[in-house]
Amino acid sequence: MWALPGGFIRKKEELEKAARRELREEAGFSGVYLEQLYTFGALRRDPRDRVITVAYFALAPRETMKLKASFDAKSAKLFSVRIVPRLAFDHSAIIRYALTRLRNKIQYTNAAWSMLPKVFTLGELQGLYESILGKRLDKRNFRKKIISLGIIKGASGLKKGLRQRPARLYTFKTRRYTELKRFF
Amino acid sequence: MWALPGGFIRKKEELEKAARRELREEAGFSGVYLEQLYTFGALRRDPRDRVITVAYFALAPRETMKLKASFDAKSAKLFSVRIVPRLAFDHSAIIRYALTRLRNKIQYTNAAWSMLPKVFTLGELQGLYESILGKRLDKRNFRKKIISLGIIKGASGLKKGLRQRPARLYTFKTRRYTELKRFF
DNA sequence: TCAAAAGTGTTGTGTGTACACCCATGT
DNA sequence: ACATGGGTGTACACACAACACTTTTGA
Repeated sequence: MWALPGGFIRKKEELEKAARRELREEAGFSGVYLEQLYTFGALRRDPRDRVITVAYFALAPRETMKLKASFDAKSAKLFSVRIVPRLAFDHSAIIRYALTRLRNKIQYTNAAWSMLPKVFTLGELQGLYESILGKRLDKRNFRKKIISLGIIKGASGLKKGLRQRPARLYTFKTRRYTELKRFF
Repeated sequence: MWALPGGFIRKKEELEKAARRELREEAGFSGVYLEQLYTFGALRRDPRDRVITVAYFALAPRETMKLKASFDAKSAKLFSVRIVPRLAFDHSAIIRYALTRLRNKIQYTNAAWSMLPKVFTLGELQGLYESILGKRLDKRNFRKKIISLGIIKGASGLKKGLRQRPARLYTFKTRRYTELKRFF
C-alpha cells in the first residue's frame, strides 16, 4: 500500500530538517517550500505502535518533481491529487487536510510562487489555481483578482504556444512567502 | 519564571486528552474549547533537553476562568494577553502565534461562542472582538458585520446596566465551531 | 439633569461575479 | 480557413469604512 514519505526524527534534528531529509531520501526532492501542517497523534493511527506524526507539506513546480532514476523508482510514485489511491494509516486524511489548507492559502498569499517556474503565463497560473481549487475559474475575473492581489509583475518575452497566440510572461514580485490583505 | 501549563504526554494518551489533563492539573480548567496550534521543536528551545511541544490553545469565557482555591493558586495565575510577563522557553512566541491565529479566526468563524456565556449583549461581544484584535471597532459597522456573519440570534430579556439603558440579549445560533463565508 | 452605554442609516468605495467577443499564431 | 488559447470591459450585487445623533436607565 502506498504511503506518504516520512520517517523518524533523530535525537538532535530540527523538525523541518527531518521532513526535508525524509523527502529527499524517499522521493528525491530537495529545495522545496515546506510548511508544517498539523500533528497527528491518534492512538491507533498506526496499528503496530503509537506514532505521533508532525506532518509537513511541500510545494514545488511540477517540472522539478521528476523522480530521479537514481532513486528506487519502484518505491516512489507521483499521484495527481485528484486520483490518490488508498493510502496507509491516516495518510488520506493528511492529504485532505493539506489540500484544504492550500486552498485557503492561495487566496490570500503568494504561495503559488513555489509551484511555478520563475516565469509563467497567466494561463499557467490560472491552471494551477483551478487544479488546487478543483473548479474552473473565469479568466477575466481571475486576472483581475491576481492583479489586485499584487503578487505578480510582467516579465519580458512571450511564450509561444503550439498553434495559438503567444502569451505574455510574468514573474512573482517576490519569491518569499507573503501574506496579503491584512484582515481588519 | 512563569510558563504556560504543559507537561509530558503519556504512552497511551491522545494528544488532546493530554492537553486537557495538563490544563486541568496545572490551572484547574476543564470543559473548554481546545484547538491544536502548532508543534514547536527547535533543538534549543529547552536548554536542558530536547523537547518537542505540540501546543494547544484553549478558549473559555472569562467568568469560568476563576482559579479555584482548591488549586495551588500560588503556582497558577491569569494574565491579560496585553500584559504578559517574560515567560520561560519560547512560550512568548507560542502566545503570539496563538493570538494571531485567533485574530484571523474570529473574522470568519463563530469561535467567539466559546469565550462568552450563553447569553450576552452586543456590547460584550464587541468588547471581546476589540480585546482580541487590539483595536476599537465602530459600533454600527460591527453590528452589521456580526449580523451578516449570521452567527447570533436574539434571545429574550434584557440586561440592565448600572446607570444606563438596558441592552438586548443574544445567543449564538450554534455552539459548535463553524466556519462561514466559504472561499471562492 | 446628567452620565453612561444602547441603539440606529446612509453614502462612498472597493471587491466578487456574471458574461461575449476579437486577436495572434501554427497547421 | 480554422482550431487553439490569449487577451480585454462592463454592470450588478454585496461588503467594508466613515460618520452623529437619539434613547433609556440609575444616580
